[in-house]
Amino acid sequence: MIRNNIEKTLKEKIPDEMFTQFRELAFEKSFDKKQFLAEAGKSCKYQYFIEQGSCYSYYVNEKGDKNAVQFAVENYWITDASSYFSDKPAVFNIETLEPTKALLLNKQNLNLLCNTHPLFDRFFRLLLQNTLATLHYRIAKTNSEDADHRYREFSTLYPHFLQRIPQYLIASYLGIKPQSLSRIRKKLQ
Amino acid sequence: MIRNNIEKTLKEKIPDEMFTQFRELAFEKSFDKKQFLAEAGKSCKYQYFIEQGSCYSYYVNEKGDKNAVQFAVENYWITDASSYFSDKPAVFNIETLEPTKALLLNKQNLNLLCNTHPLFDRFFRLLLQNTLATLHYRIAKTNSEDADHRYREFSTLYPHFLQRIPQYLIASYLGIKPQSLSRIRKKLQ
DNA sequence: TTCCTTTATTAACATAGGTGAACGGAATTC
DNA sequence: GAATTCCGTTCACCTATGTTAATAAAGGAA
Repeated sequence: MIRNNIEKTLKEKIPDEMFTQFRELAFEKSFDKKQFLAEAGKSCKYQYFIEQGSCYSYYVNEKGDKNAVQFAVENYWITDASSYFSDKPAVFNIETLEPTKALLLNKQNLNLLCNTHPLFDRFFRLLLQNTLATLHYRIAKTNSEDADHRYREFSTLYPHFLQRIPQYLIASYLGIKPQSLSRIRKKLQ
Repeated sequence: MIRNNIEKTLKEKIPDEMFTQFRELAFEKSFDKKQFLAEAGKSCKYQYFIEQGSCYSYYVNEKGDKNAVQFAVENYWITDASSYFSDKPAVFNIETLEPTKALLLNKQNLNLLCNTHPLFDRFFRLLLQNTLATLHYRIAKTNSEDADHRYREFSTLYPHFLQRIPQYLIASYLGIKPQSLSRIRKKLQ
């Protein structure tokens, strides 16, 4: 699965030994439901590739509201970027929604991979670039479209999330309250 | 100025010849007010470092509303990431707000720099990572705080923008209408 | 099973922010 | 420098979304 993810992002096949090296440096770990992969205030040491299960990152503001920032199911990467890359305390929590199996890549091993294989370097750069493009677009949409529009776009872009992610989290991802999402969904059918 | 920007991001001094190489590969260009550095639908060939003046990137939705995504004044980098990095048509326009002087770096020269100097590689990776962290945080805030709070945070984080960027653009950056920003500003004094 | 907690829905009411219009002052254009 | 367009402000009114509360269904724990 991870091999497929790398090759799809790179748009080319990778040699077997390159893949073997990856598997030696990325550890597999299992988590129960509601376990934390990262906690705000603490250091987030890993970049996670989800093999099974699902999780989400969220921000808790001063008022104590949880705000979903990203969802990750099978074949998604997730981390707290500012903590992982810059060794600052994490801004977000990352919490599993189900029992989850993930590959953990720490920064030292990331560097090892990037230094041995230009293709790894390119892969992780692409990951960053793709995420960046997605976020820019999401900001623009969040600021310019109403909740109804945003929900419909979300449903088209991520139909697989609709099945697995609780609605109150989708609502917070969209920047609205669960009651408002209910209202919108009712109007749509 | 650009040298300072690179060293500040890297948190270390760079050798003279490295800087010389950069200046040979990044072209300086001047723009009038209201000129486009990138246009939605077209390819965005450059990453721009603003030496003088200011510009902003914005998204135009189906209704024709302009939505400011990023501002850039002196010492800021700006580009349409998905177009520049992945050779897709640009999603955003980038337009000058004043007569502007910028350094233009195309992708070929970016690669040249990164391949000759690991420090350049690191610098541009850091740029990406920092932008990513900022955007994640901005999404979380946009979704969880009201306009008043967002405006006050914007004023604290970017006081220099308040002087130079027209209010109707700041409003659209914050996801509200100019009238609402006026209302908020009035309430604040 | 039974109990308890979490999630989704609905409704009545409250409010932040949108809309359209009008006005004055800058800034641009000719 | 007169004419015109653009920008910021204000106002009255409107609408989308928030709030509070009640209910029911679903899911976990014992």
